Amino acid sequence: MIYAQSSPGSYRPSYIAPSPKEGRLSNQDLADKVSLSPSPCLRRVRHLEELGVIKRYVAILDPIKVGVGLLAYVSIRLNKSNRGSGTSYSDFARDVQAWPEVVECFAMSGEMDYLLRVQVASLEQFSRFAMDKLMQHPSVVDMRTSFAMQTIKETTEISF
Amino acid sequence: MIYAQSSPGSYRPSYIAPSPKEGRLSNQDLADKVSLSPSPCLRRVRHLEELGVIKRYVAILDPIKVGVGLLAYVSIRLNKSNRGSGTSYSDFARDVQAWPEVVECFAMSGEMDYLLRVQVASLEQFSRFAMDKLMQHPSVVDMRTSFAMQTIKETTEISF
DNA sequence: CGTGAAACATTAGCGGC
DNA sequence: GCCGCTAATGTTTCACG
Repeated sequence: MIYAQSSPGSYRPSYIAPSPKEGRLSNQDLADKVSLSPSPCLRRVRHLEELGVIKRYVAILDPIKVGVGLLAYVSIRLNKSNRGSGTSYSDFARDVQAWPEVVECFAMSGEMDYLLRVQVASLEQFSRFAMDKLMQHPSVVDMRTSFAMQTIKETTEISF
Repeated sequence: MIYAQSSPGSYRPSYIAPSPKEGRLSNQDLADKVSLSPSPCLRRVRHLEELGVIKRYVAILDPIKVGVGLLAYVSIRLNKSNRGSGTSYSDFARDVQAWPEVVECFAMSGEMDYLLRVQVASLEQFSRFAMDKLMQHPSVVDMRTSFAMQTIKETTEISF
């Protein structure tokens, strides 16, 4: 996590440190790290939460241990016939929210329209998802899947 | 976050709830949610941490507010000439760790070898990254980039 | 921003099912 | 084995200087 400075209008970090419990640091420990006493430290954190700089706090689970060891990226092209009405795009966007297999979905530049990150237990479960949900969807006209065979790097840190 | 059941060997959740502060719930509140007293509740959480089911706790920041509002996915193909020695793959994997712009990197099935998730401030910063780091790299022979134009869904939740 | 005090939470040890 | 109690210690969160 990033501990923001007080400099108004800037969220450049004054201190960066990755560690398993960073997101659950006590306000007291955080105050020590940034050399501040607990009360202004808490006020700053609350402020960042209110501004939406901090969106939420989460626990990161091991996908394998939790039973979703297969990661796929799926590129999708949508039906353009009714582009004027905009239905394809919004229909698909709405339906994606309801599919738990899809953890991320972006509208992308390039040949494909959407990129989906799909997290499932097995190839079998992936194929059920692809056949029953994706390919059944009226807006989907093309689909290309790649599977992650190895994780080289995976972080939530932002550090420049 | 997922609160695991006591059933040995299974991490199927007994309770799922997304909310900004889930990852910072006090042990007391968590205990209430799962109808347990604080001490066994804490013991279970510690156990999940030791097993590695919970890998870490993080704060999720707003990429725009924190100055990395441009998201790109880059597919990369590596030099196969020295595949026998395995150098390309491991060299690239090592170097990726040092680039802060790359937040995720997977070895993928399909036409491309690696997929990179790149998070930067601007097109200009992206092009510096691509020119100076990616294309300069001796292992990289081909590269295809797509930019995220809109975020449809983005979650860290696992829920089946 | 920091201090202090009340309310609240964490955590180890122990007895019981 | 796993639960819940208790009690000491530590933390959060105010109002106020």
